[in-house]
Amino acid sequence: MAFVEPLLTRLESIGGLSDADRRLVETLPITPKRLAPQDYLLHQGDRPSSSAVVLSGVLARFQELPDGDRQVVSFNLPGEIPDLHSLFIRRMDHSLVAITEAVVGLMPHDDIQRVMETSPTLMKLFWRETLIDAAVFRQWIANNGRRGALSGTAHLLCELMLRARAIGALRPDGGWPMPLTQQQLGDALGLSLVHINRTLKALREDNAAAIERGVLRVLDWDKLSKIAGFDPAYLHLKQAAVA
Amino acid sequence: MAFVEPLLTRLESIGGLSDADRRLVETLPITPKRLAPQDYLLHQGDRPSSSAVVLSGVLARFQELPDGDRQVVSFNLPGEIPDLHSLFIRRMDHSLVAITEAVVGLMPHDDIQRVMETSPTLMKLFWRETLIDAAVFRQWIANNGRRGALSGTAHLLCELMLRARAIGALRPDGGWPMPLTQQQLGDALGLSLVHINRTLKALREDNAAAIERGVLRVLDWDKLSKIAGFDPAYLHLKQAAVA
DNA sequence: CGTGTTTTTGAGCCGTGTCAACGATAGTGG
DNA sequence: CCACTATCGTTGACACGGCTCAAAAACACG
Repeated sequence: MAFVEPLLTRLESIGGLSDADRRLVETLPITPKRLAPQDYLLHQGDRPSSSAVVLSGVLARFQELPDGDRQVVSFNLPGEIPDLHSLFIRRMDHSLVAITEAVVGLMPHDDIQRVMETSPTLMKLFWRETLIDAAVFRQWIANNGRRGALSGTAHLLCELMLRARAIGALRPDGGWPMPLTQQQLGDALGLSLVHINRTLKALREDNAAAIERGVLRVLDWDKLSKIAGFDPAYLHLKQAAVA
Repeated sequence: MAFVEPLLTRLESIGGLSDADRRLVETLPITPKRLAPQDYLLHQGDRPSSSAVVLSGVLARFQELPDGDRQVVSFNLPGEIPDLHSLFIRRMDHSLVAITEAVVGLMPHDDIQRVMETSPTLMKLFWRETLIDAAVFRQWIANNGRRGALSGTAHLLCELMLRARAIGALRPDGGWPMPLTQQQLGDALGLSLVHINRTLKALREDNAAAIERGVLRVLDWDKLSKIAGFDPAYLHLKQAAVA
C-alpha cells in the first residue's frame, strides 16, 4: 500500500527529495491506525515510542488548562507528523486528537532514527519539518497576542488555506471542506465561541472569506491577507504563491 | 577564552554531554560580538550564515506587526542559541535584539554542521534544543490565548525564574535581576503597558511575586505556580525541581 | 541637578466574554 | 420516511477585562 504517499508529498513540498531518500522513506514501516472524531491518539503526559504521520483527515493538538479550557496549539493536515518532536522530547506537553475521521500511520522511533542515520539529508529535512512547526507556533503567539480577533482569525484562515492547497485538498472551485467547528477555531485563537462567530460574520460581510455549509471559501485573498497582515514565507512552502 | 562555557552549561542542563562531545563543541570557532541595549543582531527577513549563542545578557525575539505593534515570541538567556533554526530555515520571520548589554558568540553554520556530522549525539542535542524552544512557544500561545492576564503573567514569571536559576543567574537571596521593562513583558503577553503594570501589582499584593528595584522575587512559589497553572516539565531541565 | 526613561495611578471606553435562547443541520431509530 | 435528538451555528442583551488617554511619581544616568 502507498501509505507513505502523503508524507512524501509533504517532504517534497518543504524541501525536495532525492530518489535515494525517497526510497529510504519508503522503507519506513507504517502501521495504519483509524481514528474516529474526538479519538485521542496521545494524551498530555504520554511518552510515545513512535510518531504518527497524518494519512487522511485532520488532527488537533491542545493543552488542557486547569480551569478546563482548551488551548489548541496546532491543526495538522495529511503529510504532517504532529508528534515528531517526541523523538527527542519524550513527554507530551499536549494531547493529540482526531478532529475528523482520520487515518494516521505509526512509525516507530527506532525506524525513524535508522532512516535518519542512513541519510543526513533526510535527517535535516525532518528537523526542518519541526522547525516549520515552530515557525507556525510563533505566528500563533501573535494571533493570540497582539493581533486582534479579526486579524488573528483572518491570519489563521490564510494559513489553513495555503496549507490545504499545498496538499491538493482544495476542491476545483477553490473551496476547502473545513472540518473545524467554531468552538475549535475559538480554542485556537483564544476567543469565545460567540465572538468567533461574530468575527467570521464580519469577515463574511467584508467579502473577505466565508464558511458556507462547511466549506471555507476565500472571497478576496488580497483583502483577507491585508486584514491578517499575512506573509506566507513562514510556512516555507516551495510554491508559496498566492491563490 | 572560555567563550563556550555558557553553551556547555546549557547543553549539559538539557541532556548531558560526553567528554568527547564536550571537546567537540569546544572546537567551534566562536566570534564574540558585543551588543548595546536595543541593538539588532538580526532583522526579520535576514538570511544569516551563522548562529549566535548568548554569552551574557538577555536578548528578545519579536515580530513587528503592520500597525507597528510588537509581539515578543521569546526571551533568551545565556547559553541559548536563539537563531539555531536559521540552520535549516533560512529566512528570519522575526528580529533578534539585545535587551541588555550583551555578548553573543557567532558560530558559522558550516562549523555547526561539521560538528553535528561528527557526532550524531550532538546533533540530536542541538535538535532537542530547538524542540524545547518550540515547547516554550506552545506555552506562550496559551499565555496569550486562553490564560488570562494574571495567569499568563504568572506563568511567564515562573518560567523565567526557573530558566534563570538553571544557569545560576539568581542572587544568593533568590532574586533575579530582571532586565525586562514592563513594556517588553506586555509585548510578550499581548497586554498593554498599563495592564501589565496593574497585573504585576496584583501579584505583588497577593504576595505571589514582586519586581522591586529591577529584581524579580518570588514571594510564594506555590501560590504563583498555582495562579499560573505552571508545570515545569515543558522546559525539560534536568533538575526541574521547585525553588 | 537636569533630562529621559520607566513605573504608577485614575477615568472612561471598547472589545470580548457570558448567559440565554433559537435556528439550522445531520444522523438515528421507529 | 418521519419524528427525535444531538450538535453546531446564530443572535441579542449585558457584564467585565483589558485598552486608551493623560498625567504624575520614581528612577537612572551623565
